[in-house]
Amino acid sequence: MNYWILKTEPSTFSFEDLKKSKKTTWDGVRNYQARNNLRQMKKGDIALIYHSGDDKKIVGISEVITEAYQDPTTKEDWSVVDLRYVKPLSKSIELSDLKSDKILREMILVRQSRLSVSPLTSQQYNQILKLTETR
DNA sequence: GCCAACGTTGGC
DNA sequence: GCCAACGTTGGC
Repeated sequence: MNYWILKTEPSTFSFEDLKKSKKTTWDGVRNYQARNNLRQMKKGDIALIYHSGDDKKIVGISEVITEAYQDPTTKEDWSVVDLRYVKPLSKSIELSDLKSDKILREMILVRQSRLSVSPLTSQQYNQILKLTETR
């Protein structure tokens, strides 16, 4: 089982939108490093959702329900995966909280803020659940 | 609103 | 193959 974090601008697509639709296709990724990460995802992996912009916080949990496949919105060589809504974090955790935590400030999300799809270690994932009192 | 960081493009 | 110019993203 692998853990990932997906960044989204909530005015474009938010975790609440995922809650309403239950499932979504994570399309529009146009960065090679992000694409490579998408392609390493397996069915059953966990993907946390981070809101950039005004929110700047991790808000919820989703599950990867497909392997990567061709992005249907383009003929170029880009990939997508499908996700299903799982649940929100019991309380969200802000970027400033990530930066002040010894374990979480090592997250790629924190170090490389422009990368929209990045891996998370199981230690980082467990720390997030712990700090947000999510179980 | 500004700027740093990063990625892409195109001229040489 | 290098690098300047430019565009985009996202935090502050």
